[in-house]
Amino acid sequence: MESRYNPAAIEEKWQQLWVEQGVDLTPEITDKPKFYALSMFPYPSGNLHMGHVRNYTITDVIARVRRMQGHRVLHPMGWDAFGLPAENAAIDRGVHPAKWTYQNINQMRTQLQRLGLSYDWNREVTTCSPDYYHWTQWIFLEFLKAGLAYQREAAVNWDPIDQTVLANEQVDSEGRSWRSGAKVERRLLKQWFFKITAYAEQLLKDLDQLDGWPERVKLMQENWIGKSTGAEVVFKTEGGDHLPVFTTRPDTLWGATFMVLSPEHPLVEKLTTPEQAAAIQTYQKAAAAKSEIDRTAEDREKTGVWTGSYAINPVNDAAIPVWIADYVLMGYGTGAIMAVPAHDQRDFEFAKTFDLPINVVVQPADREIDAATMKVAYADEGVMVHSGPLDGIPAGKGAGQSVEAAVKWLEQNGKGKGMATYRLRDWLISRQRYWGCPIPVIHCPSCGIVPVPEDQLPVQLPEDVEFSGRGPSPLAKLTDWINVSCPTCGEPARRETDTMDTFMCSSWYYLRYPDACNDHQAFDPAKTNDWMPVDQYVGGIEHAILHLLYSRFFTKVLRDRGILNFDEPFKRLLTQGMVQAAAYKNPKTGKYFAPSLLDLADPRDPETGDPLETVFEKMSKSKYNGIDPEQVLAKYGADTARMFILFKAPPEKDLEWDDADVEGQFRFLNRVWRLVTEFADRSTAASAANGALSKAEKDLRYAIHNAILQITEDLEGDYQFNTAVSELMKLSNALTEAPCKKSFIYQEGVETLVKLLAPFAPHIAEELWHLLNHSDSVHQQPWPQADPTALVVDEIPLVIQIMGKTRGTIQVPAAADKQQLEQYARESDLAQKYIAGKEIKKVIVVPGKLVNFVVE
RNA sequence: ACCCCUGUGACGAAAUCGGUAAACGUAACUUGCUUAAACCAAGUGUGUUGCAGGUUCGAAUCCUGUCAGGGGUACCA
Repeated sequence: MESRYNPAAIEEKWQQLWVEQGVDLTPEITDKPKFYALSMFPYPSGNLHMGHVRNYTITDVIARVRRMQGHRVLHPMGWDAFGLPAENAAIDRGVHPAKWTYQNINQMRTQLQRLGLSYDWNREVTTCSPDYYHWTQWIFLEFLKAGLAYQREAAVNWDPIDQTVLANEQVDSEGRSWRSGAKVERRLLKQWFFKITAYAEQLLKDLDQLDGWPERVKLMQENWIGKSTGAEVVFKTEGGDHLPVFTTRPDTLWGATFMVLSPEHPLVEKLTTPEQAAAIQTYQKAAAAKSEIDRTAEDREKTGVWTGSYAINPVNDAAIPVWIADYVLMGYGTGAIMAVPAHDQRDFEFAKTFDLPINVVVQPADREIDAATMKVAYADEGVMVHSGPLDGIPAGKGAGQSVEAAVKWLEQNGKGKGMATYRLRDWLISRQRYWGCPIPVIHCPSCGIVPVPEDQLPVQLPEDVEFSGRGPSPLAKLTDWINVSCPTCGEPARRETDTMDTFMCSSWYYLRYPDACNDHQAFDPAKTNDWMPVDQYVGGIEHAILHLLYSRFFTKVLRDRGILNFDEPFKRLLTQGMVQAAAYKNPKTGKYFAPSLLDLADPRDPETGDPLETVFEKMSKSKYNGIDPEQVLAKYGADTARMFILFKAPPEKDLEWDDADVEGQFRFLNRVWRLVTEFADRSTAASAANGALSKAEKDLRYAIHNAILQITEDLEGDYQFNTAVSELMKLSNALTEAPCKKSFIYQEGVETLVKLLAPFAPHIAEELWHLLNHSDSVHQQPWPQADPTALVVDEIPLVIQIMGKTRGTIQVPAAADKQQLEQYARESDLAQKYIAGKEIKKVIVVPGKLVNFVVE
């Protein structure tokens, strides 16, 4: 018999056997409760990194436990395989994106298989494969039919490095592209959009359904959707045009002293007087050149130009000047605002810069505000003044306060209505790149936009293309491919050359797994409705808005198309923390150094000799702190890597890589190995039960069933894998120390340990299970059940407190009631020492826990 | 500026409902095994839970303030 733990020998063996036996395939039996466990699928960059390992290990443990607990489990994997890196590889190295991508997929699949992840590989999906993108195109056409896909010319984010447009979600708060990091520019282009704003309210409201999501992710989505409630008020220009504005403070309408339009507002041209035309046009040009981020950056001086015209305030018929300024955005509200400088800081600054009038309409209780002397806008509570019908009403958004009264007045007088606006913008989904899913649309000079008929899908990506440089998409140059006849009228027409945002492909992949091989449908709704929603989704926090918001949107649209019967795709979400490692940084220069160049006992900058700072940061090439999973697997095996990752930190927290702790887990698995093999080696079988258990047996049995209870609890709810592993260690320690190694209880303990270990370290558990003379798989064993009778104890320690300070414990019968507990406590030597001669004012008894004496 | 999260031994962490703070593991040290070291085994030490108040018989846990680190949003009308 193998006497040493040798992961290299057993891991590969079991991985092969499991594939042969099909133990990880999804069962089709329907009498078991379903459980859909899903990790966010990776982009096939070619190399697995530790973040992936952590993500997939977590999901794998969840899937394995559920299987043992009697669920039919769907646990699939696939590839988010369209995207720019493949195209850049083609440009830089001359490899076709498809070849590069599929090579990477093969490499990464092998790496994943080495981790012992229990995937049903029969359901693998690859978004760049025509079998898959066929249905991405079909979904696009569904959106088109629903009126939720449209083309529009708009000022959009242009990434100058990747040479493509980007959605708002893909630009960070500093105006940089999520992928290339380049500062985005603003360009006026005709682009495809998805009308996600039509679902803003539902996307916001249904966050309430997501009890199993981290609060902070829900909060981030809530902020991103950015609902503001207020009113739409319709102003009129002197020429009689309607000029609606959105405001959250309709109550301050009587204090509006001017209006500001976005430079792109359609009425600007009409409102501009000949004298102002030159100034307005200059300003419009300057604004167009700036990105939205630049325009809205804070602490910029207010700029603007008067159009020369006036508008009529509908509440008092006052004529107020109409300005344009770039701080008003065409994409939000109506692209026009009424300015109330006395009560809005931005308007106040604008009024001060251009010497415009300020009218106070809210007065605070404790002082009097004077328009001439005020230094900042007043936005707090007070009482309405100079506001006609609102005079005397308390200012505020609550019931019976001024905003409510103003909305009521507007509606009664036909001057406006209550309304909500959202910060969320429509999703820009077209990209000027080759390696993406073609948009299945044909542009016909006479019929306009014509969808490619469903029987002609998929529109295949042409393979024979040239990648010359980072110019425009190579598709735009393929005249043979572009020129087609219109499917409706047969006249010459042109294909759409833009491809879809890759987030489109990943917004529905989880719907495909339940029916991944379907070649005549995206999926059979019956199968998808059966498996969905995903019971547990696991992935990185970086998708808190992007992928998770888009997927929720897709789900709701397909539900409204009658294809799906649920509202939300992901019932529970776990966002795992980053994997960090020590990096060595010169605090003066900010430069990082590879550990191989340094003496780690005293790290110094090799150039300057400065002492270096050791910091834990996300693994990256530029910081020289990456740990290659391949090397860890080669040295310790997958089971150790898994155990380390699970034990080192709770799943949502960042995890600091530490080689010493990896060693620690390897040692633990070695201890388990010895413990089990030594037991299996003993030829004398464990003695059977005869009569009552000894004290040692009872104690051991308690330890076994307590471990079952604790680990089972840790795997429910918050997924505390770190404490679950520590419970495994405690059980292992208890078995090592147990004086009753010949008892059948000891055998129960050893077998339970192996079963409890199975989801965490699947290979060693399987090997040990077989060494214990079992011929079936440990992964098909039922999850151990804690026996309540084993957890009953005769005596418990009772804490004695005096004035809330713990003084010690006494042993008391577990069955004692409150009165008896107090009695035991009073009589104990421990308490006597402190309460002798003192008056006891109060006694607090917490059954099963403590007795506290409050004395004089 | 606003919102959110996190501060516990040398380090990672654990502590249902407020009830023995530090389980479990790293690292360090001692001893045994060994020719020696590693491995392995036995053992040892580390604490006013970031800080200041408050509530309570009792606070890591609840409340107020404050400091530090991280994240999100940001002229959104």
